[in-house]
Amino acid sequence: MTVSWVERFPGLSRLEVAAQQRLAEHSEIVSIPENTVVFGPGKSPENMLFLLDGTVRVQQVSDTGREIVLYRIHAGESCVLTTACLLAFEDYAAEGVAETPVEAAVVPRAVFDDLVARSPSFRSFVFAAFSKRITDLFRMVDEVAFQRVDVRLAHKLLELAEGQTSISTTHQKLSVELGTAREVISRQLQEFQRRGWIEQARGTVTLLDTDALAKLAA
Amino acid sequence: MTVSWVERFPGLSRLEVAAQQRLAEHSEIVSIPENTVVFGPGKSPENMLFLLDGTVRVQQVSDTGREIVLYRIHAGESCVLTTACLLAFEDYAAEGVAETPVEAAVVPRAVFDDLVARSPSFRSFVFAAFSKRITDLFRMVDEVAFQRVDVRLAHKLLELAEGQTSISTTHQKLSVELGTAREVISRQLQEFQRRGWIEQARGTVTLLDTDALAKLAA
DNA sequence: GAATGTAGGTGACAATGTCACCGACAAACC
DNA sequence: GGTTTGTCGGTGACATTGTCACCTACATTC
Repeated sequence: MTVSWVERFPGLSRLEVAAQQRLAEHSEIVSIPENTVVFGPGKSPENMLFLLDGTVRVQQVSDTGREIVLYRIHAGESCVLTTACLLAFEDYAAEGVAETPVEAAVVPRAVFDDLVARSPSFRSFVFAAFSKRITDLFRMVDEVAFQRVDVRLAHKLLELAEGQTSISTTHQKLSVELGTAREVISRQLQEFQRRGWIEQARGTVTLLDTDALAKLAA
Repeated sequence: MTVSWVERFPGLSRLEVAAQQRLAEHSEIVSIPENTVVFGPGKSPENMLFLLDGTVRVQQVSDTGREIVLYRIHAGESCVLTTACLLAFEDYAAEGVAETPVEAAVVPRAVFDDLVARSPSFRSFVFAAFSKRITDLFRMVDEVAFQRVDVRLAHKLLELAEGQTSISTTHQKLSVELGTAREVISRQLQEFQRRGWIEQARGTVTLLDTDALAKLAA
């Protein structure tokens, strides 16, 4: 086995050589098909995942039946914290779903713990990941509590478009992104359309005036 | 110096003796007066705090001017994560305020890092703290996004009462607890009063029917 | 007693959430 | 072909929550 995925992994490439080898030797690459539930109620894995390709969406289902997307784990990031949390506090109602086909390196818990002990740079990788997640969640609370829906929707549309002009999604999915109701999204999109900022078709939204959307989002 | 605060600290009492000594030797006890800003924009400390007595309230000020209490750090817990986060991502608008007079042990960052490396039980203390915080924030997002204000207010009143029947607080402060507006709290409290569940006076709320409040909160 | 600041009340209105429907479209099936 | 079924999106009525502008009451200070 060559030094493998570890040296191509953004946060780990500057790791001590010994730690890199240990990771490479004690990990296994897995392929996960789209829409697989990676973790969730009743499915807390004993291992840590490092995403090599694809994205995992972490969302929460409220007991009222409504859902909200909390964040996404992208290639180059790790599920460590989420899995660690859900291991520690069993009863929790958040789940991770592979949003695309996913390639990931599986690292056993013991190896993970050992690396935290031995490698300062692995430690800072892990703590940085935790910190980023916590500040993201702070931001999330702020948005949900204080931001207007139209502003958040404009922001989300630009984010999902990723520079393209067309987005394949449904009103229902957008409502879960923002943790609101489908009807609210439908009305907001109608308003955006009325203003000539977007165009709609069944299952797609086309951005016509990204500047206007960006201005509203700011 | 005796083995000091460390063995009285819930999460650390089972620590290896060497680690306990190291903590005790390289820490310093400080007293912080009520209402001091412990950390916040423009005040990110280089050290980790372990709370021996008192509570620190962590809250966020939105750019809309509204505020929300994110969580509290109680005696026996540590500020590690929050400070770590705010160190890593400078620009953030959360702050920690001593809600009561606070006694805390100050541990330098380097000692902290060293202990994470050397002591397995210190590691699990730290990771458990991170995990609890993240699951709490998940819960927070859920509440803010999906729970009704009356339910959340009933819950908060019972929480703040701590078994007593009288709470010293203002409508303004309660609104910051829930991240809503003062007027909303005023109206809800009036409704609770109309139903005979509480009684109000300037600066205090008295719980008359905790069962009814608990039933609503559930 | 007057001035000041804080606590709380009120009504009108805007924004958002909820509910109960509806029709349009697309895939699957007969 | 026609029918059924499920998803997608639209709509109006209404409840809840947020915003704004203003008010009164109380306590402190001068």
